[in-house]
Amino acid sequence: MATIKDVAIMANVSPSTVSRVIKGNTRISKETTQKVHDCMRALNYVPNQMARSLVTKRSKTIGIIQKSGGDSIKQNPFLLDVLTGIHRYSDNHAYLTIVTTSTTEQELMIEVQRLIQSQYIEGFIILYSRKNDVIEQLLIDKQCPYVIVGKPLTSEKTLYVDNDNIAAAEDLTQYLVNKGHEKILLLTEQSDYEVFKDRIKGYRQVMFHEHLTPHVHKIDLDRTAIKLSLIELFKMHEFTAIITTDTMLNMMIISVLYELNIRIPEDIKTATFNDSFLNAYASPPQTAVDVLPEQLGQTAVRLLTNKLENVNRYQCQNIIPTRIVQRYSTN
DNA sequence: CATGGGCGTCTTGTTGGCGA
DNA sequence: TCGCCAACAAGACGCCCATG
Repeated sequence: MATIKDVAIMANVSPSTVSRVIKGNTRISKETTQKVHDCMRALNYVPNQMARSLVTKRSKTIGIIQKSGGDSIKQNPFLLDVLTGIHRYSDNHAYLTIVTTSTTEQELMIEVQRLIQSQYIEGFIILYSRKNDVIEQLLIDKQCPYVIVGKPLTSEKTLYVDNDNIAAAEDLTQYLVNKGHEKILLLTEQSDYEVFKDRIKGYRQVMFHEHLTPHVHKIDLDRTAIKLSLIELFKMHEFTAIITTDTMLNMMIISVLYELNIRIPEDIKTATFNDSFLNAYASPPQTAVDVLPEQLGQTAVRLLTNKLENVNRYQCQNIIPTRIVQRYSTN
């Protein structure tokens, strides 16, 4: 890897001159500036961020904390789309990102502690929200700047970006009710994340408002468990539609329904949240609520970098709109 | 001989001050 | 006006010397 010294030697100037050219200092002549730029290109020179941070006291590095868990969480397209938004904004503003990869809660805690101790991470983005989260408390205790992608719970000052998940769930439930469905089942995963609580709340509100009986069932992300649960649920009720609170769960549900010879949309309608390519290419294509994950990611970085740089460059919209993408599964 | 403390050097990039 | 020197940042590492 070429250093500023290598560029200086090649350009026949001192390292400080190269540094000033990089910083766009006007006191360097046009000829020298051009020469230095040519040499940087020829050597594929990229400034060493570690060395730069020694002087500037800034690493321009953001830590992304995702939920602990296995592949079904890490490979969730919603998460990948949020990360795409984060990386897109970070790249454009010369920020680097580090994403946690821990599988268990305990590992995640240790991983985040290490990131804080390294003193190299300027701020964090937490890609979930839930009550009494130890990771968020750790960031508060260590006075690390952070942004939540989800509902703020700890203080009014918490920086966050979120969808109105209650309203989104109301919209989706109402959409099915308007299509004549009265027996709608809501399936959600076993967890205490705020996003799912809000989606259940929105569903319940519409069901109560329409004088219909809500059916909320929490389910493990395990094929056998899902199959047994569905068999039991279908014995007791004749559901005509199922809403799932996340696409990954929905994928498992439609696969199990296929195995049980229950046809979509002929026998039952299905709809879910967090639209992605998976819903478009599912068999049959799934109706889903698009929560604009890339916009969530971009806004999260924007909020964080604005805080880190003590600027109020842009007016940030904290609530990202949602829309229902209608597909064959609810025809 | 093993251990530990203290000091110097090195890493890379930035910047104030100064000479040409 | 231009470009260089030297100091500086935080931490790793090596070397030397004193102590037990």
